[in-house]
Amino acid sequence: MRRVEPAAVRRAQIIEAAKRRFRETGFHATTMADIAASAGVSVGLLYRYFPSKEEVIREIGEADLQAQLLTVERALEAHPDDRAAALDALIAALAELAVDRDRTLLMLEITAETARSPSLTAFAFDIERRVKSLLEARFAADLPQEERETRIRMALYLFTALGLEVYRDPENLPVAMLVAAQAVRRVLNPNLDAG
Amino acid sequence: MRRVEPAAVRRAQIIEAAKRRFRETGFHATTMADIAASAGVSVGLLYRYFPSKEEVIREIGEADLQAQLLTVERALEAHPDDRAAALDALIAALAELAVDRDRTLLMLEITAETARSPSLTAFAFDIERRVKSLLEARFAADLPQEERETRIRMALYLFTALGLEVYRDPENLPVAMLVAAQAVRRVLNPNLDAG
Amino acid sequence: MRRVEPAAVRRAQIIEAAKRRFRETGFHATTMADIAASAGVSVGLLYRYFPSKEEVIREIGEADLQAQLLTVERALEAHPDDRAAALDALIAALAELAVDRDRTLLMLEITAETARSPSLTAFAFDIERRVKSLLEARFAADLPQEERETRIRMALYLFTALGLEVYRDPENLPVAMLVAAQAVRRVLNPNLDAG
Amino acid sequence: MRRVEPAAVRRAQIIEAAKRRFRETGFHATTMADIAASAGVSVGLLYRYFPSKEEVIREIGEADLQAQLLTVERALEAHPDDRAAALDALIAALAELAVDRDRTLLMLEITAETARSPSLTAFAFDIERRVKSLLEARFAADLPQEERETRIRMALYLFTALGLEVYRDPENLPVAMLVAAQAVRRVLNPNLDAG
DNA sequence: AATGAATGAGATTTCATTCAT
DNA sequence: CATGAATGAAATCTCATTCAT
Repeated sequence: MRRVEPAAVRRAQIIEAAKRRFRETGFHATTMADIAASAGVSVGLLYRYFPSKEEVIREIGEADLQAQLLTVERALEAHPDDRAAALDALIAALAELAVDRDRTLLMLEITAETARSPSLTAFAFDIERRVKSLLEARFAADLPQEERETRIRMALYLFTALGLEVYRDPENLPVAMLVAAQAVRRVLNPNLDAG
Repeated sequence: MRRVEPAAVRRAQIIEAAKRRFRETGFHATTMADIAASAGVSVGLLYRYFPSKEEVIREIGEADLQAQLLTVERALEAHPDDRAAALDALIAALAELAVDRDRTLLMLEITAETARSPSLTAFAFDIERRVKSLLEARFAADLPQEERETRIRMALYLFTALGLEVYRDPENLPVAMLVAAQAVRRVLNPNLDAG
Repeated sequence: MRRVEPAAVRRAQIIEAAKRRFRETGFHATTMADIAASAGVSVGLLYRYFPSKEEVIREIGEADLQAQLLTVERALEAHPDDRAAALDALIAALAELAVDRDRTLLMLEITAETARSPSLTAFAFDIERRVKSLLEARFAADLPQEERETRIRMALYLFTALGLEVYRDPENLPVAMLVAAQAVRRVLNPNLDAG
Repeated sequence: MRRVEPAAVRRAQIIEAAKRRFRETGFHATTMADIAASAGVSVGLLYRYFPSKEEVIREIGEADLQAQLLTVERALEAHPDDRAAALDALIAALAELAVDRDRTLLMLEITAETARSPSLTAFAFDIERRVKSLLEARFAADLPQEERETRIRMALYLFTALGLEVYRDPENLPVAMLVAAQAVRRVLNPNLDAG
């Protein structure tokens, strides 16, 4: 007896399966048949939900970027009046994303793919811009314009680096996190830094 | 009448062609025929020099890692007695690697590929270990053991992050480099940092 | 609230939609989903009315052949006592069919398909036989048996040729029609032709 | 032991196999695997010679049109000084093409396909124009301009129709040919026609 | 050593048809 | 009667690799 899932559930089911396989095998070594089997559906059905493999990749990439934005928003909104607490929350949240090796692997594949997918590139730029705006408004409003961007940018890429580090050597997670947190705190906290 | 190139030259020709194509199309979208055409040799000849596509990828990855190690070694050796100058040289050298977008793109592909190639993974670990040893000996010898590794590690992945940052938005190169240099200097030079 | 159409109307709707799509995309490039969408019904419903795509094609083919027969019958019946007028009417009617490019395109697809569909082939033979009988009785009754068939056949295929000509180059329609009419008239009118 | 054929031989081998299968199964029902098997080569090799199935179809279509032109040219050149003999040769040659059922089936498929392949359409127009020029120069030079084109056109599509007729009912070949020849002769030979 | 024609397994994608609801 | 999600076989096309010459 075939169980009919609502469309949204099916989409999610497929996306989850695709992410699982992409992580294990990479974008290009993963076949649509793999994804279908992993999702427990037929190959044909995949194509009812996604017009092409390319599109599956793009959707996963976009969802990942959206998740980043959401993570930042939530961390900041949780402490509207306490800058220090907001900073702690932000660091914790971004670190959590960064230390997720599966996510990092996916991010690497996506970044590489981005080079060849203009629409994904555009989307990534947009998300990045919005994340930076949020952070600038909260942590760098009192700095000179030029300095603002520099600090925010640096903070963000510290997390990228953290992700790469943990991805390459998961055993170093504790140390790496400590270092990253320390560095970010210094960058976003004007009191501690005169440099 | 074609001049018969020595084997080493041929290998280099092929590797260069492969890198070119990998950058432009990515590992998986690049065919052996592409590489052969790009290198100006026949497909058959390609297989005389490399037993498989996999092997071409691995060799490129290893060469890149070797180059990193060499870069660090040279920077340090150039200033055996002047720590500050050595640090400047190191930063300049690693930054130069990092801001090479072609290299970064290749690195992304390689990192993603690494997940599936145990031998490349092992090689990468080895190189990284040696780079860290060099840096620890030179810049962290006087720090407490525990802090040593942390600082070195942090310095290194700041360069990785710089690469990603510049890759994603080349226009930011000047700002990104400044930020990175500042951060690295602070991390590796305990005198400048009281935090 | 959708009005439930009588079955015959539904069938007609579907057939019309199918013809439209077949013309635009050809038999094989047209999908059952296309037809369903074009007819404003669901795929499932399509299969209530036609057991297979094959069957849709056959029905359209047969309807076209039937229409030809009907066209000839009507033209002849309209002028039961006036041979010249009947000839004029026949020419006008067949020419009208022939210059309908949509119909010709469909006819080409059908003819090609016929080669693979025995039942359609049989039907086509039957219709053709009946059309020829009608024409022979009316226009060639006074000729020797052998001559009869020859002339009728020739008249008919002049119209086929007319259809192809107009299909291939619609701009030539006026000239082509003139030539065809002249030729047919000569063939079917013994007074004008001494052979 | 693999036998290496010169490229041209291979192409021809593939084209012949494709024509064979297209005739038997039609364009769309014929698969690339069918063609490959029929040509005794692998599917992969097919794609070394033709970039797509579409292209195989187009090449066959163009070759057929070229053959038509060549046929006409040869018939006319064989009798440069004898108009009546040239006409006889022309009729014989075109009739021979027309009564080749395989060719007609192919022509049907091609004509239907033409509707969707602009480059083939253009080619067909060009060939047709050249054929008409040849015939006008030879058989209609002394006719009033307006009548020229009409008569030539009519002669040509009589052969097309002959092809269809014979295709549909091969048994009629003798009668059909007689009728066609008679009609064409009358059309192209003003002396025999006072109408 | 060098070529590139040839292979064939496998990838993406399509679509007629079915059937639970 | 009606829907359209689901199937899965099959089609087109690609490409790493081999090997006769």
